[in-house]
Amino acid sequence: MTSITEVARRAGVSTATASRVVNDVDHPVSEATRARVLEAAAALDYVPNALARGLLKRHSPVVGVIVNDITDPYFAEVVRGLEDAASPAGFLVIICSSERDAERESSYVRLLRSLRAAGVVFAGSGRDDPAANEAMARHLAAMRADGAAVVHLSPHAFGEPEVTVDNAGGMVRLVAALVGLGHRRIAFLAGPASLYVAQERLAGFRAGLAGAGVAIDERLVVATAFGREGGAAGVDALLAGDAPFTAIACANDPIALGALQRLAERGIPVPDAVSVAGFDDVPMAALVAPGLSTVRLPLRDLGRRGFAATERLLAGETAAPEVLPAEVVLRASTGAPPPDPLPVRPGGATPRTGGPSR
Amino acid sequence: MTSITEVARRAGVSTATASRVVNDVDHPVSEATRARVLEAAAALDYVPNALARGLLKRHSPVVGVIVNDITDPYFAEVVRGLEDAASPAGFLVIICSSERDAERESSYVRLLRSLRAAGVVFAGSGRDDPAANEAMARHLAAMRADGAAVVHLSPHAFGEPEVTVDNAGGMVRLVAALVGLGHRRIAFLAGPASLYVAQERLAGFRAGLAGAGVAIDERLVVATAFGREGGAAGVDALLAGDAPFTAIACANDPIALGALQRLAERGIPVPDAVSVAGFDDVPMAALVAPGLSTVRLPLRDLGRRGFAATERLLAGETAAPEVLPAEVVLRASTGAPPPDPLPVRPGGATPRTGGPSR
DNA sequence: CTGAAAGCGCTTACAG
DNA sequence: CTGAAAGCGCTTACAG
Repeated sequence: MTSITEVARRAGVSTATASRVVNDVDHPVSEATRARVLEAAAALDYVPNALARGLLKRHSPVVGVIVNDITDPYFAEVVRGLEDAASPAGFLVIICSSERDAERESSYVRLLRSLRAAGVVFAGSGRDDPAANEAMARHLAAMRADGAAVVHLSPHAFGEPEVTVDNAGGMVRLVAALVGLGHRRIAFLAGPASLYVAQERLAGFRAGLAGAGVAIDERLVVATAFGREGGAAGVDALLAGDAPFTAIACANDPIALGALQRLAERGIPVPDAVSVAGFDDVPMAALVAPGLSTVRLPLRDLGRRGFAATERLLAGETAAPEVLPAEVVLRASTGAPPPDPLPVRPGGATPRTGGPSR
Repeated sequence: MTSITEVARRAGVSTATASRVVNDVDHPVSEATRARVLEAAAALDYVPNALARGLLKRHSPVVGVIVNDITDPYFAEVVRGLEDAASPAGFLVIICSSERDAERESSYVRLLRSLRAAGVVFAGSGRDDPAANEAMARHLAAMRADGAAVVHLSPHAFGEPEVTVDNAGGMVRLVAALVGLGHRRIAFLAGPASLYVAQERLAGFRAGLAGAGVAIDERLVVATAFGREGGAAGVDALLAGDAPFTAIACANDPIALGALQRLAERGIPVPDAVSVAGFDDVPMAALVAPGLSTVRLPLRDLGRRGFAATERLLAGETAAPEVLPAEVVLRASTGAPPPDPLPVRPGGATPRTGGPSR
């Protein structure tokens, strides 16, 4: 690779002048000199060394993004938005699939620090895990002290996220839509209790029910994994329980997709016997049959704004928290409640309505 | 951030010694000295500066991966495999969604060169585009000359890919499976003719038919876009044509998914009226109804081996081309041919079999 | 308008 | 076993 020294020599100027020209810096350079340098750079296929530049500037033109798993469409969308904003600004995006594992997350952040990344964006939710959070806090403090940007796109252990989506509000409106269809006994497959985003969505579920004046039956709130297997297990649990329900709201789309699949396996028609709704609006939601009712999140925009927040932080500005809207999308998986709620008892009767205190 | 100078000072040694210890280099260091350096590094939260190191070594510990679009599940899988292999080796993965645009691709590769990436992996197929290929060839020659690795995971303009999947063979076996079900009039939604991977799959389609002794009807081979919209348009074209068919093979899963959707919209039952098969086995293929018959590609493994090839190239070894197997997966979207092939004419009759020369 | 020189943080031949 | 010093490729105050 040719260096600026060679460009300077070919143009017959100092490296200082060559540097000023190729970086288009605000410093007077005669037109003739400028032209000679540009000609030399082009002739030598000069590509500046970002490593040398970064060594001086303390940062490299890259931002890392920590996701659970890049094959999860939720994160792929966010990363794409981030990339679309970063690349015109000359920043490259480093993908870090942590599987929500504290070790992996920490090892990625260390690698990012070592590369002197200009920023790190946490796309996914934090967990209620004091030990892991404390270790991460040290890393992040060091990055910030060094002038790097730290951006969160989901709720996490320390303060407000710089940019996020309206998880609670979206869930409130989804519950309102189900109540509007006539549902009163709505189950909730809640995801993992330790994940902050799941907590927000559960809070939205409770608030939605309260707002509609519907009492909550705690037996219908079941903690699950955050994937399809969680939805299948959740359906099994609800069906094995004795609390009646006519609809299932889920903390995210994979859970809902798993629920749909298990209901189909058990021969329970959706939405005739039970309505199902998800959250996120991943591409698959529109393609399954019946189409999944869900809450659409502006994920690509979330990524774009995440990079904008990174740039603001880098410029020393303070980023006011942004909350992006979440919109209910009704498809074929939701409808009016059936005359008899699930679960069906062996005798054919459905269990009586009743609270956990009964 | 603390530098090695500070670590050395705290340990009371030279930076040379400190460097040898923290890098665990093969050079004798007394145990006592080693312990002091390690203690100092830990106390100061020392994270080596990969920029400074890279400046010396000519490369940074990153590899770029050029994909069409990271939100496409095909590429997300490959990238995940690449990442899983790269990260234990201390390499970070930079994601570059080029949208198969020569400008974007070139601008990403320039950024990668500027960062002195140790390697660039082209995950997607090359195009038959002489101008773009020539410009890219210059970039890649420069990278190789500088000792960086260049790896292709799909057919491209210059020579064999270092690692790839058996596109033609997989398609041959898929066609054989359709013929085994009784199909003789098989349509092919071929993707874009300029994309090398589409060319390979089309070649496999022809070879599969020839191998089964079935004559090809060129009217049934239709060029399409590589996404769902291509599948929908392809179905419309076949239905508007006058060549009978009982099955539709597609150059990839998105095309097949689009075909399925359009057939459903037009009230044509699958597989009763027509069988449909895809290629890739993206996660969605198993979840749609009916489940999509397709060809499974070991995409994660492709990514992993792509990184292994990168490491070999970096070590100065020459990577012998690898071709990974492709396996037919039959689901519910394929079955026996119907008594009357599509398309149905207004009068209810199907057009007669006949070649384009008629 | 132009350039000489210092210095970012590291590694490594070389000397001892 | 240890260290002094050069040099990777850049940018930028400083001097002219």
